[in-house]
Amino acid sequence: MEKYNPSKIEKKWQNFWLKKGFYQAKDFSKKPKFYTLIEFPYPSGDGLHVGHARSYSALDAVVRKKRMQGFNVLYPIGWDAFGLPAENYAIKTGVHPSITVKKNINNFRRQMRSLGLSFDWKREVNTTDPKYYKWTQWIFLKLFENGLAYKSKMPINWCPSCKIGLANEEVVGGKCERCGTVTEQKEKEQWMLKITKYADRLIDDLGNVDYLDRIKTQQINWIGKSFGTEVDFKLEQLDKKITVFTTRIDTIFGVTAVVLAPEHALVREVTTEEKTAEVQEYIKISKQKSEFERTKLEKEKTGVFTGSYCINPLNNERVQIWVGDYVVATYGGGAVMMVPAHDVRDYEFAKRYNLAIKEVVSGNSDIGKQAFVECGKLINSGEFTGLPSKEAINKITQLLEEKKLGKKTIQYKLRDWVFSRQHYWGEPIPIIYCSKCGIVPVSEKDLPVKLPFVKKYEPTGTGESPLGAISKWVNVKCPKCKSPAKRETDTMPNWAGSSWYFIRYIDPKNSKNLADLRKLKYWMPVDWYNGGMEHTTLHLLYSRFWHKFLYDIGVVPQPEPYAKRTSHGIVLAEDGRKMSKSWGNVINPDDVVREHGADTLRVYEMFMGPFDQMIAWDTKGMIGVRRFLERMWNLTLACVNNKKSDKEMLSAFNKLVKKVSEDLDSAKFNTAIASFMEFSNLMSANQGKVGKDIIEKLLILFAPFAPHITEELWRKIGKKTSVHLQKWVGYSEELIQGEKITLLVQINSKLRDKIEVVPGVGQKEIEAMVLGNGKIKKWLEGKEVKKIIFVPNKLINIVL
RNA sequence: GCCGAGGUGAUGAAAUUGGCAAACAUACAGGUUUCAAAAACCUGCGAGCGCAAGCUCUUGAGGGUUCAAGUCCCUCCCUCGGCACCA
Repeated sequence: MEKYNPSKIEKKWQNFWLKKGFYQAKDFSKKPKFYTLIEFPYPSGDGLHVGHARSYSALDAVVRKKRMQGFNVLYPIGWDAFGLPAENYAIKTGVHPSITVKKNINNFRRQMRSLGLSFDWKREVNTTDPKYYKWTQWIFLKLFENGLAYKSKMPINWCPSCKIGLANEEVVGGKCERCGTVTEQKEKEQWMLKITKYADRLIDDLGNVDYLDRIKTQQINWIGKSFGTEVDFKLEQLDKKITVFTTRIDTIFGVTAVVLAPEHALVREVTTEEKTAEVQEYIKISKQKSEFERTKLEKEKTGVFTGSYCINPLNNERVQIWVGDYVVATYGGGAVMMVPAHDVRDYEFAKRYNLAIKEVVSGNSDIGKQAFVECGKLINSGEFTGLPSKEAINKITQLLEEKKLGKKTIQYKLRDWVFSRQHYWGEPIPIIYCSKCGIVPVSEKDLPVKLPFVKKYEPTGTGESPLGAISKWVNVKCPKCKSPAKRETDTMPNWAGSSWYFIRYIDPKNSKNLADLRKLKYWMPVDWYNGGMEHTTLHLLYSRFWHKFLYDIGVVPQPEPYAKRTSHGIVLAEDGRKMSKSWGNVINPDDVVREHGADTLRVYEMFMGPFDQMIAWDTKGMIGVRRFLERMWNLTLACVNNKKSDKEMLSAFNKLVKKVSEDLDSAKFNTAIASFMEFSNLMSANQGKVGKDIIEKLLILFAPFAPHITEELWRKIGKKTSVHLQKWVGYSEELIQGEKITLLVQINSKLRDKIEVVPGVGQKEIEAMVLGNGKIKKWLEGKEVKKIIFVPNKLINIVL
């Protein structure tokens, strides 16, 4: 008998499938559509990671089954190819990023094909292709047109030694990733996108999609919506006020100070003359602290008294005004009312500076020792004394609103999206600065604004993007008045191209639109999107935001892009660490394919553990899968000449069909594979009892997981058309049940015996069988039967 | 600190959602085959007692609900992921 030899068969079938175009999705097909999306990779020089292979093959199994079930499947692939590694490589070697990227893409494509992934290669997209990023820029213009893109001074991470702005990912532990210098914050005018305008809808619409719960909660926490009250504290000396935000207005009688962030606009004005030097020194020091230090020093709350006072609007007490850098400048107006008795941070601050601690909510803790932060009954609170916190919050807010001293309000942790990067290898932001007309958008007909090809990619040293040095490209005429003007030299962040790529797959060649609306109506939304947990709060949120915006301007037909989102766990190296070249522990899928074949790699990656769980590679475990495939090969060829399968095997097989079908739909790939193994063990013990009927169906059932070996065997048993074009296998509940079931017999909930019965027997009959049974009798002797629990077709429990 | 996910054999893990704990796989041990090795195949494999039939114990710790708990409830410990002075 011929032996299983993956290297001999895999390439052959891959070429065959590609040539026949088996996996191309058809627009407007009458079949129901099923759009499955995996996160398109950044084509790094390291090639495909086994982690990519894991999620791609698992979803590949899902879509292969869907096709067999009669769905018109779209399973596309593309390249998220803008990014720093290519730019850094270009700085080092002078090789243009587009050349590096092209080379890497070719390698990725070869690797993916060698795994037999059933992507629709006709729909490939590449974010660095001007025909693609033309539309990324177009979306930016629309955002600008609709007031959702604006310029603002924002700090960037600055390496004083490299003289370059750094992305957050390039700052490791407060230091520049390349040279180790401590980074600084530098203010720079940057483009911002108003994602905060969509905060509510981004939360609310989570109710209409099927995402894993932890993905939903992570997004909700990230957006961080909280309900509270804004209160005005009038200044004692000036005719101005400080507005603070609080979620606990019920504690306002306990205010002993108001604390401003160092960046707060009123700091200068409220500082008295004799305090000016001290306050300015404090602000200077806190500015010098990098973001990193600020969070490291979390526990140390410092501040300085400004010398002036404001008035508590409820009890007209004089309240000291302080400056403290524990107050977040960008949240709630950058000012807080300090209630030491009922806030942990304020408590610490008050202790440090000997400020009064006034208890206004009674609770079970000792205010002398720590703050009481829960709700309770109000005390020492004038007319509100005695009210429970919740009620007091409403009443006090109402009063403030009547007196026009405050109002109910909502705050979010979510900030607007900093959209500028000072790098070369990204989409140019399509904006022109004219000294007369100001900010002028590039007109749509002039898109794309192409990246200029240059010889040098070094940063300019001024904090501007390398594009700033290319005067030929920078200097243009104003589209409005034709006078000399300059291009925006910042580029877009990596997240731009990936925020809408799933739309482009639907109509990748369209030169008039992002995508044709009719096609979008057919294909959207994505039915199943799988990706990494690390993208939950950035990519996933950004792309939902863009999609909602595109929906609002009528470009896409639905408000939510993804109907379902799951996530896969990272694949670690055998030593339990992350795979990394420097550790020397990287598993290269090419090596695995060469040695054991793509099917072994695919099946092993599905079998290794629960799909959503982080898991370490185990070469030994993979060899077990190789052995299993060989067993399947041998058993198929051994059994196919048997005429008929026996009933017991048919029942087991029907069970398998049910299990595999359900597990695929719920991403339980590991148990699906385990069931195949179990069945193969059963087959091997009952070789004479498995016939051609089962073998044929088994190959179809297994085809989504191991497409090559099943295709080869399918032909070997004499079939003329591909196994992947067969109809999915159904199962019958009746056959599953079989003729006999095992019923458990328990005495006092302890298993004492098992009996074989026909399905559906009643309690009386079982009781008769059991109570007379010799095995059981000895347990009953001298005891009284108190109760009998009977679960049909499952167990009988006799309680003594 | 807060939010989320977990804690089951030597190891990766199963457990129809309250009904046989440890499926499947790896590792290990013994055997068949072989001049030998590898491969393949067979047997065993949570712990304890026992010649055996069998019995008892066992899912991070402790308590509870139930005829029945890995699964539900309470208290606590530990690991991982996210957020982190957001008032």
